[in-house]
Amino acid sequence: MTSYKSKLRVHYGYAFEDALIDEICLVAKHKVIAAEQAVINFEDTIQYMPLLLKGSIKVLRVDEQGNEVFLYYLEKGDTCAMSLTCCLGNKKSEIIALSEEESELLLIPVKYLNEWLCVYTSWKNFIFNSYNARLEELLTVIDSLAFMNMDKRLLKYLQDKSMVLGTLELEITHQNIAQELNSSREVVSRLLKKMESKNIIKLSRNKITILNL
DNA sequence: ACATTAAGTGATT
DNA sequence: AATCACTTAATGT
Repeated sequence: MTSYKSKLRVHYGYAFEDALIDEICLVAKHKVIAAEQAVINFEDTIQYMPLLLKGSIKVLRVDEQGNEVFLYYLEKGDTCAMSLTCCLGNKKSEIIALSEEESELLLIPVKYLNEWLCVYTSWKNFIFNSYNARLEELLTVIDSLAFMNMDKRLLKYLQDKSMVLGTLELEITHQNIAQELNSSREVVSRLLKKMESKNIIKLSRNKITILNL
């Protein structure tokens, strides 16, 4: 039997009934993504809906000038709400997605999305909940953008990253962070410095160590 | 020792 | 908070 079926059970079993899990295994493509790979590029046409089995995917909003804003992480048990809108509307992707670590996912061809909505209640609930969770998440992003709460955004960024990668040692430059938050290096450096003086983090070159969040 | 790149800082808008 | 101009520190060759 398929090797990923058990993983599917572990991470999605709470949501999906057995029959659905069986069906997913029949039609899904299994894919392993190396660290630091683009999973979805801007204006890609999405033909599959992903279910994450292992690792994490970072989702960013970008514009034509290459400005980007970090939106959220996808983790095991998640799916991408963006892919749903894209798939159902047959639109091009408004976001980009990157793997930060080696990740594993199942790709479900678009055509099943609709079918399953009618057949499986658990699927309908899952989709609905995913949408909901993502929308909530985006609202908090909007809040912090609207009120220019860089300090809170930065804190959340570090928390998320540490959580998702399962480490307190983040290897990243201030410049990089600034890019993802669409801010400037100096601002990020200054805020980090403040956090360091409060013993929240420890700074070193190319590295931020988290002490107490 | 030197060049390169990351990070720190003050002033200005 | 962003930008500029400049300094200082860390790291690779």
